Amino acid sequence: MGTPDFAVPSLRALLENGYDVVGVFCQPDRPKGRGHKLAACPVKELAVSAGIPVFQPERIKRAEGVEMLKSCAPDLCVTAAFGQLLSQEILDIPPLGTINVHSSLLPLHRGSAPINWSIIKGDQVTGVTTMFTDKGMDTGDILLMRETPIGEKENAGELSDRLADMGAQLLIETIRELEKGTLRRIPQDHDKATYEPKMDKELGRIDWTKPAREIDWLIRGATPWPGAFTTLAGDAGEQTIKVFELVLREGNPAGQPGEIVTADAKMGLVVSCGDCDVELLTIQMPGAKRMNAKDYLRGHTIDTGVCLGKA
RNA sequence: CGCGGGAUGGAGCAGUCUGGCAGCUCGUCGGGCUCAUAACCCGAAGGUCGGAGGUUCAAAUCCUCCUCCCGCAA
Repeated sequence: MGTPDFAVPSLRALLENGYDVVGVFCQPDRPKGRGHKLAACPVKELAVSAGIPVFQPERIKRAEGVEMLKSCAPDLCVTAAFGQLLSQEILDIPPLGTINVHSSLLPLHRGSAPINWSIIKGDQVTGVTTMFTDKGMDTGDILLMRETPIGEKENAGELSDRLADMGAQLLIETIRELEKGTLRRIPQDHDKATYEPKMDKELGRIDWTKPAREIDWLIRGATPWPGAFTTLAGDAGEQTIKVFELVLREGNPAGQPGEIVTADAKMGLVVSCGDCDVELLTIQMPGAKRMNAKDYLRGHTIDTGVCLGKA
């Protein structure tokens, strides 16, 4: 059971290691893209090409979904970013239980966006955890765990790709140990648990009064989705500027938080924030593609002195 | 039929409404100046204006169709 790109390596690993995948569950196709076309999720695409039956119940907890799962008669269920909570009725179906691949070091960062949040919170280290799923939100007993450092400039998309591969490996190791009977389950220390909500557009809004370091965390944690952004008031109204990459400038800020202190094709786009200035390296204006800020300034003018993020 | 923006030398753009010399800010190459350069001066190369068809004396510009890219929304 899984839906997005993160779950794909795990499914592929199960197939490549010879496990008999009797069925794949993922979210129903949703209208997506520029038209309003129905698009299959990445997991479904792989499952279809591998000739595995695909089930896409609107709510797996309902009778319809339960029947679908029973019809597969699985020995074991595996979940990875499925996107739906499982009921006890569902969990009782596979005799061996349900294993979840979670992209954080539990009990930290429970919830549906652990990768984003680990970066936004400024963690140095993260990882993947396999666990027995229970009824709660990422509260089940821990099985195996693997750590990895977060790169200085790594964003959520890049980290997700790495963790997806690590998670797939760890999943296979977990199942192997389950087969050998050497698997140990470790209850989570619930007092140390942290939970964050799923990512939302508004979470990407940059608060220029914060320290540059935290802004950098936010940008990397929100990239590529939902994207960190700020606003610029202009003649044509308010424009949304997405920010993908910045570098810190030494010294005290040259202006008010959010103030554009430099906007020049040679010197770059420099903005003040809470504790120093930062240069915005990669930005994206409405309707335009993502581009280097200096490139943008070759063909456009941005006034200095105005403040970003002021409506 | 969800809404919208775009494709013009290597990069980013203007020019399109109102058809009439291919332009701007850079970059690149060569030369000069300077203790020095994100500086300045001189010079040069580099474009089938996304593609096809049509209208016209004349199309980047007007008409028709196509391809590709992107923002919103999900």
